[in-house]
Amino acid sequence: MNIPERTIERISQYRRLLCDLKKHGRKNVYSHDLAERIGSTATQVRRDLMLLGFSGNSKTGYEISGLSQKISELLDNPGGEKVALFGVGNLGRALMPFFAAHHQDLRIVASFDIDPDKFGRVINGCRCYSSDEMGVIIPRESIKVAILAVPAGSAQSVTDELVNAGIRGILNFVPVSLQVPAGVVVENMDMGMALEKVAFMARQIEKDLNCKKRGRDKT
Amino acid sequence: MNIPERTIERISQYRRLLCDLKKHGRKNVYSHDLAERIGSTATQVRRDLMLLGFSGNSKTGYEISGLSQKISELLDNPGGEKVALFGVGNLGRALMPFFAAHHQDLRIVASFDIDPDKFGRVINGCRCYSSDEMGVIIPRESIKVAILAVPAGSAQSVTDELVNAGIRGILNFVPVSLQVPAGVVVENMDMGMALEKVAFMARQIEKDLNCKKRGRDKT
DNA sequence: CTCTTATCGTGAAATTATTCACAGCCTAAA
DNA sequence: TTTAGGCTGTGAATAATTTCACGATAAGAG
Repeated sequence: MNIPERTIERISQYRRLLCDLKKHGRKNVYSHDLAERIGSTATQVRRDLMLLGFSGNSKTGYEISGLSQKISELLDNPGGEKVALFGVGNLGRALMPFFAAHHQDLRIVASFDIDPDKFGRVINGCRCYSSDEMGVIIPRESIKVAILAVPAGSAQSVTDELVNAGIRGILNFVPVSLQVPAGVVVENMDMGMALEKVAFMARQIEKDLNCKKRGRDKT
Repeated sequence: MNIPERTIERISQYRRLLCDLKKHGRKNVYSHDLAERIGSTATQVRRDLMLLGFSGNSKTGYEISGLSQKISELLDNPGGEKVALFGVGNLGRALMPFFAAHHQDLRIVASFDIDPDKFGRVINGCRCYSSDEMGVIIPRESIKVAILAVPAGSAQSVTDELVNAGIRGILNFVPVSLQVPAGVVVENMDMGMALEKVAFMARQIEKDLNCKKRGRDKT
């Protein structure tokens, strides 16, 4: 049972949506309803849920709480997942309350920085350690997942230490392509790339519309 | 000449890499070199550059400054692209210096919030306005691209106003699926999804390795 | 009871993205 | 001059992903 990466992404989105719906008192949901809300198609939703191994029925669609639970069984670590944050700068400090608010399953339990002023301080409910201590603390707490938000210049060297310390998954906010050995996963949150892309695509669409319009005018 | 979205993303990454290489005094680069650095394949790089319409040669590979320029011609708006930031909270304030440092072509020229304490203040070199003013300022400055970093509850309503005001591309940091009319592009920076995914994949890989190991042991 | 309607589940087709395979080119060495 | 080696450009093959198309199911209307 191997679920493609794209499907994993959508499943995470489905769960968020399902939580919202649950809060609004909804008990059931149709594939086309989910699809519309995440900008996909009903077929796609049904196929994803098929891969997940969850069945609905033709009259009421999918049962929300059962589906949420099934998704949690797939995505969540039993007992929660500890996360370490590297780089307690502007971005790092902004991320802490964000994840605290939206994800109780993913807990940032330690942060690391090279600024001695921060050592020992508790920032956003999370103790900040010296980067030198990661080799001790990460194995001790058996932390497997890290968020990287350090300056570009030190991203690779921190990554190397981090992998040594036992980290297996990195959410990378630094606009640098990290080199990691096999067995370690990197997910890039490339904000610069995303902004360039969205600007490009907005221009592109505008251009296409103009072309079509002009095309119509001529005809 | 229609370039697929995936290729656009990689092209943006190539450019960043090329700038680094240029700073290090490199003049030329081979496809396999670029590929290694972004974790792709030489063939993929060559095909991307082919779509871009840039040629190298068999002895020296690709000429870095020429290629950078070609990429800029594709991705950049002549005269730069003005960007507006919505939501000057922790995240919003962290994003301003980030983009200022990494992207001179994409300039955040205005920010908006609903907190009256912030109106009129200049934060990170950027004036903060009341959200009520977006209908005036966005058309006046002909801003087409927006970064959305508001609380989840107001994301959709701000989006609606924003589209009304003439925004055509939105980089969305809010964990909510935005509904927009045709002709408007949304790019989701779904940090929660990304963290869930990286945690899942890290566990997955570990599991796979164990399976393989056990498989070997038995054989 | 039968018909209509709305939905799910899924094999198969279509589409999109990536990789293979190799011709062609250039340079340096023999 | 010839040969070998390393690289680019790209048609064709392959793989991944999405969409189509349709049978199955259930429930309400007539």
